[in-house]
Amino acid sequence: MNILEKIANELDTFSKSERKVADVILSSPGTVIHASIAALAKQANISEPTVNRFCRRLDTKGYPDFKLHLAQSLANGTPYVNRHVDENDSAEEYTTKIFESTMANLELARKSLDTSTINRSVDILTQANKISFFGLGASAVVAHDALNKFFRFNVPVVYFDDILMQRMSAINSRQGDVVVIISHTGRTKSLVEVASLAKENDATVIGITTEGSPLAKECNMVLSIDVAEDTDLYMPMSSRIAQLTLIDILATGFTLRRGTKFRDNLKKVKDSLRSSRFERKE
Amino acid sequence: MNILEKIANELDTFSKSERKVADVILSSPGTVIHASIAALAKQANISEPTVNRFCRRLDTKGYPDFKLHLAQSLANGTPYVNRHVDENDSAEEYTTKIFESTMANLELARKSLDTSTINRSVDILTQANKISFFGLGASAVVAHDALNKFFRFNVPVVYFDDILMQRMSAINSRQGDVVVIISHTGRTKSLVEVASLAKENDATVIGITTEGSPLAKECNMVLSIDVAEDTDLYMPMSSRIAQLTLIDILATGFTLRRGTKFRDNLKKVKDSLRSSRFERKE
DNA sequence: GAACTTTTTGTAATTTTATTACATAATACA
DNA sequence: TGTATTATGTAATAAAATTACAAAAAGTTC
Repeated sequence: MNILEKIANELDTFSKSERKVADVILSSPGTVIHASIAALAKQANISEPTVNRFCRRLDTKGYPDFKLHLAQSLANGTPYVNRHVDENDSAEEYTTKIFESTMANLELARKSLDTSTINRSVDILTQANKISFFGLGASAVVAHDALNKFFRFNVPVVYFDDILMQRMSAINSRQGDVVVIISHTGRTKSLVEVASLAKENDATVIGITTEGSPLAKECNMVLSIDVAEDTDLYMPMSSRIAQLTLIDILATGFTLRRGTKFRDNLKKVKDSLRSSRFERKE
Repeated sequence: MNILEKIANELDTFSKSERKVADVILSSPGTVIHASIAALAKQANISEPTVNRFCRRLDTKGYPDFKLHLAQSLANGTPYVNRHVDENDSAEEYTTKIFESTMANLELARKSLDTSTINRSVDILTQANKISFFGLGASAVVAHDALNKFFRFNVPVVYFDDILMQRMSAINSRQGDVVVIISHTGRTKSLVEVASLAKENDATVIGITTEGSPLAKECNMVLSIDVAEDTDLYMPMSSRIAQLTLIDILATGFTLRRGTKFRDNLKKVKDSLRSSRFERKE
């Protein structure tokens, strides 16, 4: 992967002249990235085409491409990876690990999301007479957040994290209503039932859940997020962050779809909160 | 430092044509590092010298040097840049932008968090007789999430998103109780009052808020998160994700501090949920 | 709103840089 | 030692980037 390591590894497979180039590069890679092929050739006391051939041997397209790889190696990139928190981690260590895992999972979630489904979901939401967000446990938090976001849009919106209320609400739904059900696993019985009830009563059911799950089967539309759930501590962490980001996306799509005039309304909502706050002095 | 961030920051200082180049680069930096100046110019619909001038404006020696910087930025772990959603963005575009902004802000949040304060907060939480989480609006979601997490620890924990309940709870607090108040701005009057009340009644008050805010001044300990809040749509998005990640961190720190035996308890809680779910067939 | 200045942008020429094609040298092997 | 193979360099060519200059656009001033 890292081209500097690669050079070091393959040092003995190089020819005499290639070896000279390798030595120069390894001894001061920082200089090389700013040098032209001529300069490097001169420093290694070999010809320019030899440098070029050296680059190709390392699976790069040529000298400029090689420099690019070198620059990346030098940047000592530590990409975000899902690292599990360890028993003996210090506060600094687990903080870093959790942040990095969260970011790695967001990256995964982004890749797994289908934008055309998002687009259609936004379509449906903008045309809804009433929007309901249901979730339980950790997913209740996501539903709660969705309420906060959509509430500002001046659209009839409700949120329930109580099984009975969810059921009653689902039974009372009608054509034109949209029910968004959030469940990471998609295997929570009561939520699957709620989805089924809502559908029977002609509501459009959007599931934020895992593809192919029992819940997904009951939904008209499924927004599936694949994340490697960190089950170490028996708490769903990353899936919830990804779901919240998805809510942001849906809310954003909603406002964009509703156009400029609509966004003035958001400003009004925001302004109305002003009196409850201490003024910022600046 | 990071040239991608630099471009994103200086976006409004660019001229019309330079802006075009910037947009192309930001939308697919990975492609640009393999493109010639001619290819990039063509893609941005501007002339080659304009690209060159653009590179120089960013304090690079020219286009190849710019590509080097870009390559390093990309390798540096964070290709994520805070980009604002635009009026005419497609679903794909705003999805990408929101994910990337979220990730960029998590990165920022991580840098701004002080691990020694986290460590002390975990100390305080593990020793608490009772933990209360208070928030309003978007921050209520975070408090709600905190409840979900800490509830599993078999510790007396409450959460209120209602001003009156928060006040009453604060007044009834006593030595050994910990009150965690969440507010991005730290300028919500009622929450500042609640903090003050809790402190008067000998509770330890931890604020998840902005440093130096009115709320921060009332707290015994402040966990401050600096994020560039995306106020485009008048909804706090990134701060909330960062706060939730902080809750994850506190909860993780909590379990680690409590030791192995304690974690068995978490498993019990998890197992107790099993009967409410459809079994996974695999 | 016309005349001027400043800034921005593009065209074409030039220079720099990298690559190719070919020739020569070195090495390996029978 | 002669031949095949590989390695390397020279010179030509191609590609890429930069410069110099001119035209266009945007601001300013009266």
